[in-house]
Amino acid sequence: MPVSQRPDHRLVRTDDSWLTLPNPANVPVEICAGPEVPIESAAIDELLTVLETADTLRALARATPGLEVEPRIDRVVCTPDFHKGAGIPIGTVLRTVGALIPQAVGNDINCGMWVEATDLTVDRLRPHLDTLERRLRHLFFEGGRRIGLTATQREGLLRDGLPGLLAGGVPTDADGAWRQVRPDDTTDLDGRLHATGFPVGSASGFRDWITSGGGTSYDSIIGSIGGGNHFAELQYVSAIHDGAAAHAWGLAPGRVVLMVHSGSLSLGHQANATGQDQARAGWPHGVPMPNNRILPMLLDEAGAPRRERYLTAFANAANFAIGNRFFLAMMLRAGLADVVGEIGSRLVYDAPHNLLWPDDDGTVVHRKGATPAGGITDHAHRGPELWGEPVIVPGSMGAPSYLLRGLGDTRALGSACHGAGRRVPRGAAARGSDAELDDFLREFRVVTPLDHRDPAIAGRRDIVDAWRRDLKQEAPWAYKDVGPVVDSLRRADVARPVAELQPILTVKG
DNA sequence: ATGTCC
Repeated sequence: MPVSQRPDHRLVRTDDSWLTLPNPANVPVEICAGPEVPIESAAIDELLTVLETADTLRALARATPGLEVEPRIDRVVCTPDFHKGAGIPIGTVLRTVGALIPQAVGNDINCGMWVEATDLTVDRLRPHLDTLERRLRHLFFEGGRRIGLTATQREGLLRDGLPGLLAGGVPTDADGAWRQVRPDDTTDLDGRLHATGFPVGSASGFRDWITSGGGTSYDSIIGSIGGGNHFAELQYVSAIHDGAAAHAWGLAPGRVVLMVHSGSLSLGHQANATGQDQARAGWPHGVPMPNNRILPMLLDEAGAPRRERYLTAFANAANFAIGNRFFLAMMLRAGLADVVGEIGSRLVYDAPHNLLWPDDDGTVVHRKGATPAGGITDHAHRGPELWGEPVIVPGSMGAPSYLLRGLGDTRALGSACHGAGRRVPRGAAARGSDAELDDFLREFRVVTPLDHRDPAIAGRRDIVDAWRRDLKQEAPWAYKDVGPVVDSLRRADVARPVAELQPILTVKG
């Protein structure tokens, strides 16, 4: 069993909601998790490795004269879905002073959750699910996928997000499916990355993204979901825990909700690679590269041009992700409209969970697999945030998702979890039982690019086996129970549950 | 997380 149910002996429980991790670097590290949430030992190992970056920052500072502030890792918070990732655990919030760490955002820059509340009821939709399934397979995988962008649309999107894209005209494909775009769809959404707030580096720059190597260039198309745990899903409101907030967000029992989990596809990876290349190129002579291979960048004057290169690529990838999530939600909406007629819908929130949040006080909050959970006073000028920042916690495939309202808890660095958290590593999950997967697929609608019931496909054992391996990695049993995870947030006063959402149909990339 | 095609 890869997950220990016993508390890791290196962790010290402070109360019912929090653990601390004493460490040689003396960085304050706290983990928000109730006693019933399993904590992966490998994730603690990884976190201790990350803390060696505190030494890296000291070595960089010694080699860089004239710094105004002492660069350091100020504080680390882990969310209840915390688990081992690539270099830095997923579910890590890391606040720095005088430095930024590209890897603490992760590869999939501005991966996030889109939630939209419709005025359609699940009862009205149920009789049409077979038709809808066929329609969505067409929209996502046969027709609408890979909607080409003109050079103007592409540059507009990368520079300025959704408004930039639409300024270049609405993208169309042979289906003409994107008739669904309406200007008022974006009313509650900035649709672009906020100015980064760094002295240099802006959200409106544009990197030359021309990709080489013959692979698909995702900067010139829109409408792909991506792989792994990414999805586009139809759900319905199955329970309300906070009537006033739910009402304000347009959620009522039985209402259909659109949820999208997607990121910046290959763009984020390229931007992160740019960050690491720039950090390496600007590395001071005489400072050894760290063993943990985490390369921070100091926020000094001399590093400005290199930082700007990273932040421009970062902003382009982030803007792409927002525009792509908008399109994926629109494709769901278009499918619904095709089977039940026009429906009304309203954005609840677009919540990023892999991003940088610089502050005026010189600190930079890095979230990797953690979502902001600001309180009412933080953003009271915006509609949904009058009730606290919406926190979207997707369940694993087939499991319910939660909507919560953030309380702006400072101990948690205003952060909540972005899912239930993986329990079984990908490799082990892929080796799981076929029968269990088949049982699951019989009772749950999953739309994938491959229709395994198609007789032409069903005979191809190699193809179907590969498809099964991918799906098993995202099966419910590969993830922690979302209930105790969400309950940890509630008990810690990080966020309060507003509504529960039950899946109806999931589209997987 | 990323990619891919039957």
